[in-house]
Amino acid sequence: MASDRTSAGDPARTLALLWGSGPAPRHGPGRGLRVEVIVDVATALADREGLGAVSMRRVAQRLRVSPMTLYTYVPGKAELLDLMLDAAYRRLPKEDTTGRPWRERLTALADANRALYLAHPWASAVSTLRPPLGPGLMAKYEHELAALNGLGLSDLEMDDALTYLLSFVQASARAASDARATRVESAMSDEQWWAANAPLLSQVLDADTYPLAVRVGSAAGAAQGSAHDPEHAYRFGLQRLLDGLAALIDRP
Amino acid sequence: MASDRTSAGDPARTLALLWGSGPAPRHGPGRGLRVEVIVDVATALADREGLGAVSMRRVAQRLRVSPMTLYTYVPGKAELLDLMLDAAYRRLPKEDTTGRPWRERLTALADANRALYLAHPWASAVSTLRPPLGPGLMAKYEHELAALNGLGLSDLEMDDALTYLLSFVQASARAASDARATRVESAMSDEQWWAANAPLLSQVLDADTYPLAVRVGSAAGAAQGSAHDPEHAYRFGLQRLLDGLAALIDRP
DNA sequence: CGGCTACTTCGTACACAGTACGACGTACAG
DNA sequence: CTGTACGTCGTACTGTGTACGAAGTAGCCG
Repeated sequence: MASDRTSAGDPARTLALLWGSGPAPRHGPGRGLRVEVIVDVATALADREGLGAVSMRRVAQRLRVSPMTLYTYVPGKAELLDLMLDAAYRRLPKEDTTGRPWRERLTALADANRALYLAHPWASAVSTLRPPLGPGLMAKYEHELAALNGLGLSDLEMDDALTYLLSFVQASARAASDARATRVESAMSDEQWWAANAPLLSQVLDADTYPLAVRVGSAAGAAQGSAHDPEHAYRFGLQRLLDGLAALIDRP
Repeated sequence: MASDRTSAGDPARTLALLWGSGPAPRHGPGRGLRVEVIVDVATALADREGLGAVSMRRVAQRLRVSPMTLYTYVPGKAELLDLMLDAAYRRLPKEDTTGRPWRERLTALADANRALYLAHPWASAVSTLRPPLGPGLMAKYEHELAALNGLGLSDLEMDDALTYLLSFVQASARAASDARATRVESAMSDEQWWAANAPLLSQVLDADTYPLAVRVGSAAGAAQGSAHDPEHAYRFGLQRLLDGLAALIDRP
C-alpha cells in the first residue's frame, strides 16, 4: 500500500467521534460494543502484527462480531486509524520539563515521540497530514509547544520548529519500522541478505566507477551492523537538529 | 497502506534485473516485451494517477497483455517498484558543483532530490530501506558523496550527513504528496475542510484548555494557506539542517 | 397495549488486489 | 523431426473495503 490515508468521510462525524460527542441513540436495541473497545482491539492487533494485519474483518473477528457491525460505530477504516492515532497521542506521557535548558527539553520531547513510535510502529506509517484533530493530538500539541515557549521564537517559528522536530522523529521511526518489516517479510537477516548478494555486487560495484560509494559504503557498513542502523541515525540526526535550532534560538 | 515494500523475492534475481544482466533465454518463442517498457509504463501510470493506480492488471492492460505475462519479466510487484525507483534515480540530473561553497553544494543536492519527488510523487512513498542497489542508486550515491567530500568529515560522517539530508527531503516530499492525495481523495480544498470543521472545532478548542495550541495554531494557519505549507516547511527545515551540519563542518 | 419507526446486526455481494497453477503453443537444440 | 524449454494467458484462490437489504429489537406515541 501507499501510505494509509486518513479522514476520508464526513469531517463532522469524525470530529464528533474523536471528541466523544456522539448523540446517544434514542431507539433500537442496545449497542453491544463501544468505540473505544474497537480502537483498543485494532491497536493491539497493529502493535503485534503490524498495520497490514488491521483489516475490518480481523478486528471484527477479535470482537466476535460480523465485519459490517463495525460500521455502525465507525464510518470506515480511515476513521478507525484516526481514532487509534489520537488515542495513542493521548496515552503519551507528558513530562514537565519547565526550567530545564532548551536542549534538554527538546531532547525529552523527541525521545517521548520516539518511544511512541517504538511502542506503536504502525503510528509512523499513518499519515499525519491534516491530522486527526482530537483531544489526544491537541493535548500533545499544547504540551510540546510549552517546551518551545519563552525561547524568543515567534509563534510561526515555534510551529515551524516543532513540525521540523516531529517530522524528523517520524521519519526516523518510519525507517526503523520499514527495516524491521523488510527483515520479517523476507525472513532474512541483514547478514544473510548481504551474503546472498555479495557475489553479484562485487562483480558490479568496482572501485573505479564508484570510488567514493565503495569506500564510504563499506566504511558505513563496517561501522554499523552491516546495513542501516536506525538508532545511530537518530542520535546523529537529533544532534544536527538541535545544533540547527541553536542558530535560531541562541542568536545574538 | 503501510508504505509499499520492496525486494520481497530472490535477491540475486532482483540484482540481475537491476543491472540488466539476465541470461538470454535459449528456447521458446520470442519475448514480446522488454522490462524497461514495463517499468516505463508503470512509471507513467504512477506519475499520472499515483502509486495506488499501479496494479499488475492495469500495467498489463496498458501493454495489451495479460496480467500474468508480466511475471515472466519481473518476479513480482515489489521488484517492479524497485526497478521504477532505480530508473528514476538514473534519470536524476547530476549537476557538477565542484568548487562551490559547501552550503550551495548541499542545497543543490537537496533541491535535485526535491525535484525528483516533485516529478515522481510516488517515489517518496516507496520504502528505501535496504534500497534497490541498482546502477541508478549507485550513480546517485557516488554523485552525492562527491558534494560532501573534502569537507573534513570522516567516511562515516559523510554517510550520516547524506542519510540525514536525504531523509529530510524524502520526509518533506512525503508530507507534500500526502497532502495532495488527501485533497484529491476528499474532493475538498483546505478552505472547504476548515469551513466544514470550524463550528465543531470552535466549541471544543477553547483557549483556556489549550492556550498555546490555539494561539500558535491560528498564527501558523493565518501565515500559511490555512493548513500546512510544504514549501515553507521545506525551506525552513533546509536552513536548520544546513546550520546543524555547519556545526560539524565548520568546527575549529 | 398496538403499531410505527429508528436503530443494530449481519449475510451476501461487488470490485479490486497479488499471484499460484496448469494448459497451450512456439521455437530452438539435438 | 522430435523433445524440451520457454512465453502467454485463462482460471481461480485468498484477501481487501464496504454497499445493500433483510431481520429483529426497543423505545415513543396514540
